[in-house]
Order: sequence, then C-alpha cells, then structure tokens
Amino acid sequence: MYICHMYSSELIKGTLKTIVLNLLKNNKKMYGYEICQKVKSMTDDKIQITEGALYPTLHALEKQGDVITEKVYIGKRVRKYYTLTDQGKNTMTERVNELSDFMKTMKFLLDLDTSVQNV
Amino acid sequence: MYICHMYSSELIKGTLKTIVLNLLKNNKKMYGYEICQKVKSMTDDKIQITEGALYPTLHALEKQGDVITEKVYIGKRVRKYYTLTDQGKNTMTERVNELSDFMKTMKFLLDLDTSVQNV
DNA sequence: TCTAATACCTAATTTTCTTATGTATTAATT
DNA sequence: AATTAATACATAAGAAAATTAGGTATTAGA
Repeated sequence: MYICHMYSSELIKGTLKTIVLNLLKNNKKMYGYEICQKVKSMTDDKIQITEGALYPTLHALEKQGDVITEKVYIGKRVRKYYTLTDQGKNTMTERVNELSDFMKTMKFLLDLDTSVQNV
Repeated sequence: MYICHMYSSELIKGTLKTIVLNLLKNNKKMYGYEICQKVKSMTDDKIQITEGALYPTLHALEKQGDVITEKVYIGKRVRKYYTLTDQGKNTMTERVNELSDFMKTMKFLLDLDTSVQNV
C-alpha cells in the first residue's frame, strides 16, 4: 500500500492557476490566505500552496483580467477578495477541461486504466 | 465538446521523468529519439517531448543511477539505449504511484469525480 | 542533389516555484 | 501582561525544469 504524505513540488507546478480558478468557481469569492487553507484542508495537507507562489499568481490573474479584487477591512486588518470575471470563467473552464483531458492521457500513457469500462 | 490539440507546457512540467521511467518499464530498452516518437504517437501528438528537455533528463537519470546506457551502432549512426536499473525500478514505482495519487487528489479538488463508483 | 528524417548534444533564456524575509493585526497561551 | 501563534498581505533572491535555438552527423527518400 502506497502512503503519500506530500507531493513533490514538481507535480504541483503548472496546476496552481487551475486550482485557484476552480476554487473561485465553487466558492464565488475568496481571499489569498483562505485559498491556501482550503487547498491544504481539502487535500489532507498533501498539497500546500506557499504564499510566495500564490500571491504572484493571483496578481497575474488580476493583471490578465481573469479576476477582480475588492478590499475588505476586518477591524484594521485587510482582506483582498478575489472574484472571477466573465473572461475568468472562460479561462477556468478551458483550464479545467485541459487538465482533465491531460489526466486521462497520462492515465493511458502510464497504463493506469486497468478498469474495464473506458468512456 | 472540448477538443484539445496540445497541452500547455506547464502541465507537462514535472511529469517528464515519470513518463520516461514508465516507458522503460514497459518497453525494457529504448533510446532517446524513440521515446519522443513513442510519447507523441501514444498521445495523438498531445504531448510532444522536446529533445532539449529529454536528453538532460536522461542524463540526470543516468547520473543518479536509475538507468544504465549502452551504445549501439546502426551503420555509422549511434543509438544510446537506456535500461532501468533495480534502483530505477523502485524510483519508477514510487513516481508512478505518486502521480496516480496526485491525479486522484486533483480530481477531487477540481470536483471532477462525478461518477458513482469510487474505488 | 537536395530535403527530410533519424539521432545525438548543449547553451541561453524563460517560466514557475521555493525559500527567505518583511510588515502588521488579532487571538491564544503562559 | 507579555509572548507566541495565527491571520493576512507582500516581495525578492535563488533554484529547478522546461523552451527555444542552435549545433553535428548519418541515412532515406524525392
């Protein structure tokens, strides 16, 4: 039995934007720190997005028009909420489809589809 | 319907070593150029490993003892065949299991497991 | 004879992440 | 009350892994 504690960083590379965009679809509106925690808890600590990776990614998404931001003050502490734009929804759909397709291809390539049914 | 012609390069990042190690499992003995062609044909041109990425990867695998090489001359042209070592077989198993596990996690994270049965 | 395919290789650059560092507020612990 | 941990943002230096572009040489095909 294979027990995995945390994925090697190479694997996660390239999927960060897709993860973020997809979370924004499901949760409508999130802030950076929340995204880190959410991914960590949803994956049983297997995927831990570092803040050094996340914030530049969020800024890039904003710059290219896939998300818009709004600042909310909780007392004196600021939160920056991110929301998908219409363009961002398209980007999200494309990215998620592509990743889904990629995983099917990888499954085939690595001979992992041992099941009988194959849609 | 989503039609994918070729995956964006970010996705493939981090999976190259795993792909190579796995191909060597199934095919026993392969040379670099052959690996490129095999991956290309098996994935309907969706994954095209560039030689600039492959050769350094193969050299790294050799350096860390996961593969051994033998040169074979076809006329005057040389082919460098790569074979998994025992250590390489272990590495391969680990890598493939990790990637398989990672894809399950991503499926869950991206809410892609809509099927009823869930092994 | 010229081009395409086969077969290897490396180097400069780019992208993307890690690691480290920084600021500041608020909650929890001692 | 004071210290630590958690919350919440951010950037910058460096590393890793790919792309892009270049190089050499042989062989097959047009």
